[in-house]
Order: sequence, then structure tokens, then C-alpha cells
Amino acid sequence: MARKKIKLAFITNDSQRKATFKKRRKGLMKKVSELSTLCGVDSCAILYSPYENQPDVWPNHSGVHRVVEQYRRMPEMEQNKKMMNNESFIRQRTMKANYQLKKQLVENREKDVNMLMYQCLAGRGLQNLMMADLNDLGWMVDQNLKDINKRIDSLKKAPMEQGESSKRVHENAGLQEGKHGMNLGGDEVIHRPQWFNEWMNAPSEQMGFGHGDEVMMPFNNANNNDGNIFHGGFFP
Amino acid sequence: MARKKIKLAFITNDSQRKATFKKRRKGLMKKVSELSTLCGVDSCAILYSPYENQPDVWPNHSGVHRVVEQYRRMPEMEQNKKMMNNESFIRQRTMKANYQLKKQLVENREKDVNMLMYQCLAGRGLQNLMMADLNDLGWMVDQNLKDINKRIDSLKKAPMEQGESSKRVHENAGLQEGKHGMNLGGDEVIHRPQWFNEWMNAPSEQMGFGHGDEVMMPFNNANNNDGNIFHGGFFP
DNA sequence: AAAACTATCTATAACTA
DNA sequence: TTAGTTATAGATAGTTT
Repeated sequence: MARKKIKLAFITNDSQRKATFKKRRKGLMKKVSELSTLCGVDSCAILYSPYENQPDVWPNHSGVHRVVEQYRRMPEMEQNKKMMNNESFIRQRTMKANYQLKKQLVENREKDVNMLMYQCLAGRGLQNLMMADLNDLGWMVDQNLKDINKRIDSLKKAPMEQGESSKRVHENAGLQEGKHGMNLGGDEVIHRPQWFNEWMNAPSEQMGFGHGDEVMMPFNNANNNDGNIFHGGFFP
Repeated sequence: MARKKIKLAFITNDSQRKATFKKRRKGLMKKVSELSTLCGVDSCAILYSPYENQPDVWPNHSGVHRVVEQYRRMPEMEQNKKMMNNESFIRQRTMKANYQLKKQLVENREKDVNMLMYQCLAGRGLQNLMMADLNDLGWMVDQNLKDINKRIDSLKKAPMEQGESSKRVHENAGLQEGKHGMNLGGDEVIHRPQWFNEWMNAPSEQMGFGHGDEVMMPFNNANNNDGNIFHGGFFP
């Protein structure tokens, strides 16, 4: 498709292969997206690039999950021929879009709060945040603490068991379907360690993060194929 | 990509949609296959067409199964990091995030203003907008006018030349990479037609838009493969 | 309805900064 | 390297068979 026709075979030159991959991945994702829009088909794509540790997916993690589940559970769907006609179809589309909009708003908020949390870890002060942001931030910290404690417990109980170590760590760190409860407030009490309260009162001083090998930013884990990093919120 | 550029939206005509689906499915599968061959990546695609009761897959059932299993088993990939030492890692991540944040802010703003512009064309009043929004709105209108005038000129100069008519019309209508200049203010004077000023002064009265067959909202044309509908802005 | 055709539109290989 | 540009191969919308 360009200056010259290339032969359809593995590209041996490393940098050239990478460049080609990045270009073609973009084009491919666009094509999947277009087909999905134009023809209203449920679709997904998964690419295991050697360039990221997460696979590249379309449309996103939960979308892939949905399609994959559908794929594994296939047999029963037969009767959906006789497709409904236009008006009901459009109404259904609209409802679906509205539902996705709401879901997206929650997702965006969650990403924002996550980002804020890591900004705080990097030294951002809490002074000029509004109450809602502080609440949600607390919620997210609590969730993470819960997950961490759960993990610690499981490691204590079965220090060497293989099966356990492959379970995912942050049950609520990423996006979870049907489980959005921002701002629910403390329906149960979480024990915050002493350093947490100290840090709350002196947010701008570094409290010793950044030494352990386990420290990791969450962005690698987020579904990252939408290109959107910022979704509106507490940023100016 | 053929005789005419189509609008990126659900194709309502049934037979046309089916024809498009079949053509594009073929193209898509070819693309996946090529990417896989050229770059040696493990990949799969799943399409749920309403035209078959089995989904269309690439490369084949077992291939999809393998990739999907890999995908579902992913979270354990977390530990193989041996991350670069935390402080520089975090700094790097932060800088990258900040850069992308800024870029995204500009993009979002541009989308918002574009949306606002079309809302205005559909009859929304300008009363309760803030000065910044009005400024940007004016900027965008100016850009579009510029493009239109440029197009008119080129048509005047070469009324029947084929080559010219295939150039794209709105050089700045969508998002342009590396060319964000919101709020730069008028670095050159644009002639606004009389109706524009009238409309500015009586914004809530319909000025004749919304009758013609050609009037169209831009949302269908926007690059919409990110799944994000809401981007924050002047909407409540 | 499906296959062929072809004029255009898009994707992208090579090039450039 | 990564980002942007350009020329050309490839995909495909509308049309014809």
C-alpha cells in the first residue's frame, strides 16, 4: 500500500517490523471499529504484541470480555433471525448508547480518581480538592488497601501455594462490570495504618514510597486502547 | 473508500449493510492475517455477524481459543516486571501522563467546541455561554469559513478540473494532528457574512438550518472508536 | 442475491526531519 | 527514535451483470 509492494512474510528487521506493527495496528483497530459501527456487529480483536505486556484489544477489556464470553457460550443462539425492523432497532440502539454513556461517565470518574491518587503519591497536595474528590479518593485508597490486605492474608495462609499466586491482586483496581459504587461511603470500616494518617496531615512530604520493587503505576493495566487519558474532572 | 465517502454510522438499508459487511469482513480478516504474518504477533478477531450463527473468527476456532485463554489468564503477568528503579520510573510515567493530559485537554476542548457549534446550528442560544466558549466558538467558525472560502476559490479558478474536486473540503474541520491553536485569537481577519451577525444577535430564532437534507450532525463523522462519548466541558 | 467492475477513498512503505 | 509527509498499493461504495 505504499511506495513499494512488500512481500507477505515476517519482517526480519527489528525496527522496521515495529514501525509496521504500530501503523498496521492502528489501521486494523480502525477497521474493526468501522465494521462494528457500520454493520452493528459485536466484534473484538486481540493482538499480543511483543511491545507491550498487555495485549492490544478492541474495543476494550470489558468489551473483549463480553464478546469472548459470548463466544464460549455459543450453542444456544439460533432464533435471532427475523431481525426487528428499523424503529425498534433505533430505539434499542439509543438505549444502548445511553447506557454506555452512563457507564463511561463512571469509568472516566474512576480513571480520574485513580490518576489523582497517583499524583498524590507523587507529592501533590490535597489542599485545593473538593469534598467529592476527597471522598472518592478515600474510597479508592480503601479499595486498594482491602485488596492488599486480602493478598497479604492469602500469602500468610498459603505461603508457597502456586495456585494462589496466580490470582489477580487488585480485584477492584481496574474496571469491573456492574460493580461501580463510587461515593458509597464507608459501609465498612477499613483500618488505615498510622503512616496514612500522618500523610493525610502532611501531604506534600514524601513518605517513603518509591523504594520497594513492587511499586507500580496502574496505567499499564488500564484498558488503554481508546487513546483517551483525560476525561474531565478536577483538573483545571 | 470508493465512489463516495460514506458516513460512519449504522447502515440502515439491510441489503446494503450486508453487502458492506461481507466486503469489509473479508478485508478485515486479511488485515489481521497480514499483521500476524508480517510482525509475528499472536492475534485473533471475532465478529458476531447476524448472517451466520457461528461467529466469524480469525485465524480459526482453536487459534481463537488459544489467544482467548492467554487473554483470560493474564493478570499473573503482573509480576514479571523487574521494573526500572521506581523513582525514575515514576517520574517518567508522570511526565508522559502530563504530556498526554495536555494533548487530551486540547482535543477534548476542540471536540466540545465543535459539538457546541452544531448545537448552535440546531438552534441553541448563545446567552448562557461564557466568554471563553464564545471565543473558541468564533475561532472554529472562522476556521470553517476559511476552509469554505478556500474551497470556493479553488473551484472558481478551476471550475472543471478533476484533480481539484477530489481534495478534501474541511482542512480544519476535524481534529488535526500537531495543529492545535485554540484561543490564539484573530491573527487574521475573517469576513463573516451578514446572516452570521444577525444570528449572533438573535441566537434563539431558527435561521433556516435544519430543513435541508444536507444538514448533518458531526458526531457520526467524528473518530469514534474510543468508546468515549463524554469528554467534559460546558455540559452539566 | 451474488459476483464483477472500477472510480475513489484509505492505508501504509518509504522517505524526511 | 519517533513524528510527519508522500507516493502508491490496497480496500471498497456504487454500479453493472
